[in-house]
Amino acid sequence: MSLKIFNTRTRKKETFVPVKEGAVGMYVCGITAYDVCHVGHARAAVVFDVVFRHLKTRGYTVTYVKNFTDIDDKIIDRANKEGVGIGEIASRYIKLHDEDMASLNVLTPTVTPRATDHMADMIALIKTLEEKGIAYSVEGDVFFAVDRFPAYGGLSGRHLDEMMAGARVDVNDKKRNPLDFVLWKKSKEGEPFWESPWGNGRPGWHIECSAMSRRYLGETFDIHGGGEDLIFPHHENEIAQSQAATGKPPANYWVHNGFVKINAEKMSKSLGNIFPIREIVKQYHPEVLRLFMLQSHYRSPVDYSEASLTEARTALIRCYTALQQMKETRAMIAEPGKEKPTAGETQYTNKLDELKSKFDAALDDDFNTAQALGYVFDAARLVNQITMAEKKMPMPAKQVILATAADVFMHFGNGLGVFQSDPDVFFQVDRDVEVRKRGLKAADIEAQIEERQKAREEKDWTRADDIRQALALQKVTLKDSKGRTTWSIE
RNA sequence: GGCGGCAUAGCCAAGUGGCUAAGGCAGCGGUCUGCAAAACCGUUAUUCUCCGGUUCAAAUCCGGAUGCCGCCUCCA
Repeated sequence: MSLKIFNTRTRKKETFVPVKEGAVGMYVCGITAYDVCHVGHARAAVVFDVVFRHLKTRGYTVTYVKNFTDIDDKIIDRANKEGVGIGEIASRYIKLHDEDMASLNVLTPTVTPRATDHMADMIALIKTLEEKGIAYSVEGDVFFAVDRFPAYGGLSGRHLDEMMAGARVDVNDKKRNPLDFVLWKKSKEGEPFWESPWGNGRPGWHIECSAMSRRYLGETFDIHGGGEDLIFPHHENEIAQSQAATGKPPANYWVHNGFVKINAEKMSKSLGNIFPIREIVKQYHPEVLRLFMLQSHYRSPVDYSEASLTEARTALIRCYTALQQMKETRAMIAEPGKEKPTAGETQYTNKLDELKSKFDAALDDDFNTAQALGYVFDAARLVNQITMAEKKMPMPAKQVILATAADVFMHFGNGLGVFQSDPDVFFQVDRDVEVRKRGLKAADIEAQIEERQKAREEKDWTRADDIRQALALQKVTLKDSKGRTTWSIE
């Protein structure tokens, strides 16, 4: 089974063939560090995290580069507003970004370069373009001449003349063509600047990625990713810059993730519907957000809402319930596994192995996490059957099967970046979050449970049920098992 | 105006030419339980927005209609 990736450039699923056998170079556009990351950033991060994880699962040595834009108008604005330097703003939001990513089980990329550390690379690249007559400078600004690059528009499927008709382009007298874009921007009074052959200024946004990807991954690498909004102009311009300079396309596969909408509306500052990651994870266990996004294909839009997060939470609880059952059942079994599995056992282990293969095949097919999750839920059901329903199964046999199941779930979890928590810890965190969200007091709840327990021991079922009903009104659900009562929030 | 995408059950969502149209949530019936919860079993789309066409065969390909969405301006 070979890996297939949908390539934005060709708009087709293609069989993945890396430039260098066994290795993959991947570049993903990271954030501009001027504010906290929101749910949209979370999606892009999770999507490419899954790509990163799956490529590793498939045995590739992956060099994953995700940059930070730490010089930009928005950063300067913010720095001016707060009266601090741009370095302080960038460092602050990069730190918060890293925390948010860690909370979502997003693996740290191999290299996380900052634009301001690569000024020399950018200036050199612009110089090359200027020498080739593709870039031109006007009074300290340097522009890329789009009509000098015939392939311009190849990624986004646009033609220069058609774009002119749309005419929503930047008005700038210095440009020869309104679609020309800035490579180097002359600094205004009081703005941070770097020295260059064109005078003091700062790099344009697009050139950063061309310079950094080339620095770490070479002239042509395998995968370039980002949000779908970056297709035009950002990635189009990156291709133009890199290819005009080197004569080679910078990347072979262009991968773009779909957007997160909020209650069917576009997320935007004006609508006031921006959800920071750090706010969401106060309301839901971080893996809930992750599972929510993984349930849809990465190229489809997803609609963020309370209801969909709640659904994802219930689904995640389903998985963790199976994992907890598995853990407890295995802990009960002292005997070591039998050496020769019987036919009854191989029936289960074969099924588990099959689900594992199907899971990998789903991810091989353009990272189809939704389909892969289908197999995860099938496996969860199977685990529940083994731990609960198959009571007659001899313990050593269960031991063998559940060991296999544990391995399979470990594989699922590593591939998708979920199930990274111990089940007991997961339920504790989930309950803490819910209790806080609803303004409940754990101690009060536990006192009532204790009172109910006494009633139950006296077989005063009416009293016990009254207490349970009172708790149910507060969305507290009780679960009576041997010797103890546990509780959770509905 | 240009470019592109989407439309599958009550809701979310896979599936892109041929086995019974995944899975999750919600619902209903049952098993288990003092009763519950969870879990398990069964059940919920003769059909994939509509109309034509291609084909032995279409949710899947082609044409058209309708509706929704994104990009073209900073944006994951």
